[in-house]
Amino acid sequence: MSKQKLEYLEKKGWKVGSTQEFLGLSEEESSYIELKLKLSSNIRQLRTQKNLTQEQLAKLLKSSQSRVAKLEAGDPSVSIDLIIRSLLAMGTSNQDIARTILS
Amino acid sequence: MSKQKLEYLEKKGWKVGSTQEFLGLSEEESSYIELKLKLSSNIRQLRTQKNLTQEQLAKLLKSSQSRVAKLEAGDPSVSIDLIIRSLLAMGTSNQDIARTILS
DNA sequence: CGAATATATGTCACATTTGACATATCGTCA
DNA sequence: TGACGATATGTCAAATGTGACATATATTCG
Repeated sequence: MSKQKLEYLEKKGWKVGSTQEFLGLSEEESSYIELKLKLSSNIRQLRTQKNLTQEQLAKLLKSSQSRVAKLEAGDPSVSIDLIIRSLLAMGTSNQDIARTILS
Repeated sequence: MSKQKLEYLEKKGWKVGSTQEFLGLSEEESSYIELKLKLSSNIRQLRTQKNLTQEQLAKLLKSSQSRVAKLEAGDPSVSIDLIIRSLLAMGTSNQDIARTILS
């Protein structure tokens, strides 16, 4: 089972806890994915709250609509770095980020 | 003033608050650097707590001593991704990571 | 002091991430 | 239904991150 496949499954709503053993994920890997998904879904939440389209947000981030879509999906091709930079660009504080991770 | 220079200064103990205006940092940039430095110094803290050398930690992370040194220094060439993966590999939980960000 | 061990710094080939583009799919409204 | 705006997916060249190595500098201890 590839990492991409597994991140795909996660994205589709599988609970980490329930798939972890099945997929043979290490504690470390599942924590990493969990973190990424929490942060990326926070991006979508903020964007919709602000009534922005992905296109508009992309402009703000000096990126592209397609990358924003991947950002929000927690796509394997996006780094936590980019997710965090994007959150900060949207006015999120470090405290807010910590809260998201705790959520 | 380059980003590298500024991250260098930060590392050497400059307070973000005091240099921000001087260096012309945006809120976003300084938050990002602050986050990175908090997390990376946490790596050193954990490593020394466990009485590991950088060499030993490098082996655990399947990396090299020099990269561990850069990790701990918050070097501009290391990503938050790598820092977080390293923390997780050392047994840190997402909760612990959130706490570090809040600290 | 000098040897040994640990950490820092510089460099580079290779790997991964990125913005951009094309195109497909979805959702809504007439 | 079909047209339109929004979002998703696939691809790729360029940008950035990575492990590894060499080597410099600290630190510890006799």
